[in-house]
Amino acid sequence: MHDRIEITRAEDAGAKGFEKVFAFLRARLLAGDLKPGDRLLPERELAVILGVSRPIVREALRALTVLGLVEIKDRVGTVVRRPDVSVLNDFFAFAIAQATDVVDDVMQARIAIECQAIRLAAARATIADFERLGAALARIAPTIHDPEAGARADYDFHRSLVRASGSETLAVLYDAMAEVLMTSHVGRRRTLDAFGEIRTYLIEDHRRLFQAVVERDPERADRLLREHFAIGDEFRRKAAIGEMRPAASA
Amino acid sequence: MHDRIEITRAEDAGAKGFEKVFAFLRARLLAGDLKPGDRLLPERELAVILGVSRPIVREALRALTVLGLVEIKDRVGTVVRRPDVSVLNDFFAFAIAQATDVVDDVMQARIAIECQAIRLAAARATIADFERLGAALARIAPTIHDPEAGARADYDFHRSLVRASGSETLAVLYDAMAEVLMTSHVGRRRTLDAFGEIRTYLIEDHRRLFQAVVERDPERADRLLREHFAIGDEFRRKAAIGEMRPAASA
DNA sequence: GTCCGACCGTGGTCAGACCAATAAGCACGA
DNA sequence: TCGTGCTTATTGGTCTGACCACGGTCGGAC
Repeated sequence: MHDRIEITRAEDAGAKGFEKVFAFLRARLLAGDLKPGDRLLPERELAVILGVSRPIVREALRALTVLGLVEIKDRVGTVVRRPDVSVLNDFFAFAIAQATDVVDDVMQARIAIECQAIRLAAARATIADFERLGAALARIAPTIHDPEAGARADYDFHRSLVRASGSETLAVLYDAMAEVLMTSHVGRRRTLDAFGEIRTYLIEDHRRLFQAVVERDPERADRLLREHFAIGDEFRRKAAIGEMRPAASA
Repeated sequence: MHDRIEITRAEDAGAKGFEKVFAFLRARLLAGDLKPGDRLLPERELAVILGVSRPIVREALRALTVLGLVEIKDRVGTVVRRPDVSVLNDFFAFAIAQATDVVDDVMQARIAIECQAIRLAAARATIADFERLGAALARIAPTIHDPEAGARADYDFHRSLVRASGSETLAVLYDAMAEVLMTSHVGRRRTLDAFGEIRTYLIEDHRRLFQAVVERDPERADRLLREHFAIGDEFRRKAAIGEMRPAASA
């Protein structure tokens, strides 16, 4: 059952056309009195009320749609939704398409977020968080020779850390980079699988991180995580310059 | 003089209407062969080529516009632009409009980003960075009784830290929260101005941070910055529960 | 009371028209 | 030949009106 939201007065912002409609709807959404699930007036009504043609209303609604703020349902109407983090995924995808050598830089953001998250997790994690982390940890060893599944397992472990932080903002930012991070995880797992020396690193390091969180030691957790990243970087460096020997056949 | 980009073949994605056009343009942008400044074909041509009506093309272009990916110039055409970080500001503004008590959580992201940034700054800052930081530092004392200007000065100092990190990604994320952070800075400066005990904190703490960066000590810089945030939180807590005395009249 | 058909409402899209404004091209005059 | 003025073409901005698809609701008939 939808609540129909009465939009009764056009705001006079000196704008007209698309800008007027977009600003009007944006203001309503920002005012916070439209809640997810609320349905806006039909396009034809909005057009009359705002004194514009229907295609202009549609342009504005489309714009809000790609921002993840509303959803246009065919033959139903336009429904307010929670801000959709996948918008940010697109943003980063586009930014990266236009840049060079950004992946390493995104790693800085990853480090920033995860190190803060693990501090918070050590302070705030719930039993459910520990269970999630434990389950993710258990998936690391069996996937040691499968870069795709292994990347998934790695990502899940780290994402569980962020979740255990209890910080929605950190989670949003982390999820915004999900695709980039997954690509990075796959690449790293491929590199590590090609060289056999580092299985203990992967399994033991993740276990140590888990332990630090469980033992509620934010400083140690942060430090171990930074070391975890630094060791990963070192392996990558060695692989790049040929200091590592390929694994004997598995 | 614009480069006209020939879009010669519609991708068959099984979609139609808006989705078809949006996906097509999105793919072209993601392919990375459209550069900022490039001009897309006129709307009428795109409509013919893609076999849709012009309002549908417009909807798709509008969508790309609000994502900051292109700019529709009246009577000129649609021009590719660099991804615009202000999109993210809107995202956070909307997210906050729909949530309660998010500002404190955004602070976690701020801490994450700045602490990583100051580590990188201590390692990477250039002379120009030091000059920017120094100039921002010099603006803190004279604005001590002016919450608006003071907030600006505070923000500038911290933004300079992020810039000195040399990490574009950290800068993007930080700028995404610029409006939220400015609001937070204003509020903090107002609170601190109402209570006079903390002028030394503001001026001296920022100076210490600057010093740690100049002396290229990432660990100390990180620690001092965390303490800086913790002290700010403590002042806020005391103000909230009435433990601080209002300042004698200035 | 149940089922079926018709109608209404809503978004999705199309076609065609008009407007505004700038830039480019052409013609004419000095 | 060059400069100026006028006209035309181009492009986005918007409007109007029409049609389509389809789901939901209501009313009527059995």
